[in-house]
Amino acid sequence: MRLTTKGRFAVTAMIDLALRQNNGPVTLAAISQRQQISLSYLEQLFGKLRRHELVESTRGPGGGYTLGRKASEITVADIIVSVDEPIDATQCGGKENCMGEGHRCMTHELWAALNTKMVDFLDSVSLQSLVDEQLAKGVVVENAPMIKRAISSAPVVKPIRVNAPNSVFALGGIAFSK
Amino acid sequence: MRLTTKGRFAVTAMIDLALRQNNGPVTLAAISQRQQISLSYLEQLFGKLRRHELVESTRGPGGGYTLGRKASEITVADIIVSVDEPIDATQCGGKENCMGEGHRCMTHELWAALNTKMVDFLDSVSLQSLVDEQLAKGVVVENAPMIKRAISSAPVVKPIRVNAPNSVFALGGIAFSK
DNA sequence: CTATACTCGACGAAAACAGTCGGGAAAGCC
DNA sequence: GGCTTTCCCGACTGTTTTCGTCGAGTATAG
Repeated sequence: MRLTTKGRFAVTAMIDLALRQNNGPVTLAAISQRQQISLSYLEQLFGKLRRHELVESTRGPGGGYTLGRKASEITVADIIVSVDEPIDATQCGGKENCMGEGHRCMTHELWAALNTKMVDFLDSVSLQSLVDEQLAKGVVVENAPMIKRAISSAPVVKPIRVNAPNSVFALGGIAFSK
Repeated sequence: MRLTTKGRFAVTAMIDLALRQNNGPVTLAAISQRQQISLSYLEQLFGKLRRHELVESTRGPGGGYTLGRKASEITVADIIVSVDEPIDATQCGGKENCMGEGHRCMTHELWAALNTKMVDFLDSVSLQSLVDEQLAKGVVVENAPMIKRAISSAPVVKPIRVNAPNSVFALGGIAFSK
């Protein structure tokens, strides 16, 4: 289990998707614009997510991606292992007795244990919980067709434009300073 | 917060150190042999750990490293951020309003939140707890008190081939099958 | 038929990672 | 003082990963 910006992108994109998929399939182009991730890179990531059945795709006009199962049944760990692939955490690569005498290296047991803890933790965080967190923070999803406004007594929706139509940022050229 | 083999090496080395430091300072050479991590690489890592005051160094014969504070007061997060350095997790690089309208990008808040969870978790795991775990698993710390030269009866020193051209798993280095 | 959107593979620059090397510098011991 | 041990540090190198581009292709709706 490795944790890099790659996994971050994937988690971010998945949240964006989860936030909006009840409007129907969400296109990568839309996610790309909202989250400032290059389209091609998203394609790579979603290819892996799809092969791990975390998302489903619909082709053609009006198509896009939807979650492969309920957001509450997708964990952060699912997403990260999908895009970061295999990773044999233990350095001795193979199995047992990586140091001569029948006792395997301490590192083996050790990192396996820590790794397990990490995975357990990330596995305890569901996509749904992250979505809820975002909603609680006031992120507004534009043009939700159905209800969702159960809490109309809540403070009036701040007109945050999540996606300014023709906003200024250059689409092609955005390179992150690192 | 990034999680790679680099951090793993650091954590592993710190546990080795914590396990044995009551015999006096522990040399990198010893850690290198026990944990199969290259000496030069350890030097790099411990340079960082020292600058973050997680360890203290003693030069000269009989010298080595000791913990900068009690193992129970060092967390895995401490170690990892020490060696993995800066990492601005948010892709917008700078501060606020990375998207025009005064509201910062969702990614910013989002990953910051997830990141916080991660750090909180890793911060809840103390070096001491990992040490205890190792001891509980029966890891034997050979008590070689002072004498260093007189260990002619010591287990055979394996000829570590740092650079084995053909082997899949180089011993001195770390080779991942991927 | 055409526009939309996913699918796939190859390619490539830049960074990070993993490790090496060689020269120093402090500290203890003879 | 000289010698050894050990940390200290910067520069260097090769591989992998990250991030992204490009182009061709397939399925689908209208």
